Amino acid sequence: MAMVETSEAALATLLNRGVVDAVVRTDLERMLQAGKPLRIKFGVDPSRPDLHLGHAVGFRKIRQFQELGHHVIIIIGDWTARIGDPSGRSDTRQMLSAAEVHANAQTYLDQMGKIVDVDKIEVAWQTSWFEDFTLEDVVRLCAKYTVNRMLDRADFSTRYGGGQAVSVVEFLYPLLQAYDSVAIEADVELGGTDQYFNFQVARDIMPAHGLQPQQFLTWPLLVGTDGTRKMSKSYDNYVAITDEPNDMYGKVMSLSDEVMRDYFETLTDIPAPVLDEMFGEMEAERRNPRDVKAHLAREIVTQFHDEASAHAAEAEFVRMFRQGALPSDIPIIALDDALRSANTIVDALIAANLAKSRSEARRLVQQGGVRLDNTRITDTNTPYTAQPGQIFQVGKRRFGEVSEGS
RNA sequence: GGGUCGGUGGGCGAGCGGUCAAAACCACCAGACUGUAAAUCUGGCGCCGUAAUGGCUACGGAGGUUCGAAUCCUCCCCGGCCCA
Repeated sequence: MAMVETSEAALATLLNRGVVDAVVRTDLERMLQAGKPLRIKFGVDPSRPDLHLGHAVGFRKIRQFQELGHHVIIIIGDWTARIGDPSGRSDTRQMLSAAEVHANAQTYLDQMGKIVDVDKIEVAWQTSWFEDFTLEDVVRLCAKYTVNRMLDRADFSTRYGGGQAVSVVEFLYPLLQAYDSVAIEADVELGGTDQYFNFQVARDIMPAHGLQPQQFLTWPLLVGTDGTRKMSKSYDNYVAITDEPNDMYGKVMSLSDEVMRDYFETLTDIPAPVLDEMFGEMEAERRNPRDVKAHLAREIVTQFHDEASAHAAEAEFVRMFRQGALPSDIPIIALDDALRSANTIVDALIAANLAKSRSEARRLVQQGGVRLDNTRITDTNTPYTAQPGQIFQVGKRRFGEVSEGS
């Protein structure tokens, strides 16, 4: 049996840093101190495999459990993914084919592998216990829970009270998810704070199956780069786990200052006292917030890539945005027939794919956003002759160098 | 099945016969500034095009009324709510 770490310091970090709730805290503590590997459950939704830093917050917590020697079991929600979204959004989900779910799950694990040791993880497919579920099983499961309890969930009660539809299926979802805990005999479940209710349902149901109720731990939902809404692909305020170093660095730099601290706490291992000092200096205006953010950006890029890439990304960022210099790596614009036949700057922007329509190209030029060989062009009728080596700049971030190559 | 309210630009949502390519807000793009791709400020944000108060296509779909429709009428499709 593997060794399990039980030191006070390690447990304190585990239970406090980047944690919203630990339920039931004292029980969980006792179990962690007992020195036996616990069965840690983490459910994965395989319908959306595009992961961002918000997910990474959870992965880091999962890794902490791994490092202490606990056994992590990932449940691929391949079955519940099909019965619809529980959170009341009306758009019904598309049914995914088994192959799609499989592919998504693999992508998910690959990305997760940047943080968690996936080799040590047990992967459990929900279908393996739900495919043989009978109507009788479903009814029995439902019998263990009450509508009253379901309505405890804020989302349900507000909608119900406000005369809005609450589908019966939505009641089923937490029950099925709770049953997962029964199926794998979870000791502890981990997830975002939005999962609180579902985890609680599992606690309620487990004793009826002869199990101890699971404990659980929730982490905060990371705020996105806009500084207000939670990080999500649909708000386009996310930093993807798979983003390239330069992109990742830049996106972190575009964070609102107010959320920096949250990022440090949930996405880095920098000890709290060090953070306190850093932010103290910043508030006393002895330290530039920009540099604090740069530190954060370096930390994050290092985690998902490596230290060298982080430094390179930083150097690049300084060049481009602080010094206004050209990037070191400029995309190539093919010197093709379309570009050759361009007679004005507007034609050229279209041919070079730097503008979607002539109207847009015009706008960019008129607003002073276009430079050719570092000379600003403001007249839309400026004649243009294609030549290799020309450098286009559109806005602050889009560049292109004309080249004979394919 | 009956009733009722609605379907408008990337989002939300105003407009309810001409002055509407369509308010406001958000998102997005550009410029200025800066401590950064932050904040703030300015401009832009259907397409084609200009010296332009120019042209074209658009307000769920198809027809119609009108000199003129996102706005009125008919039918159809889709959604919310209420009653059965």
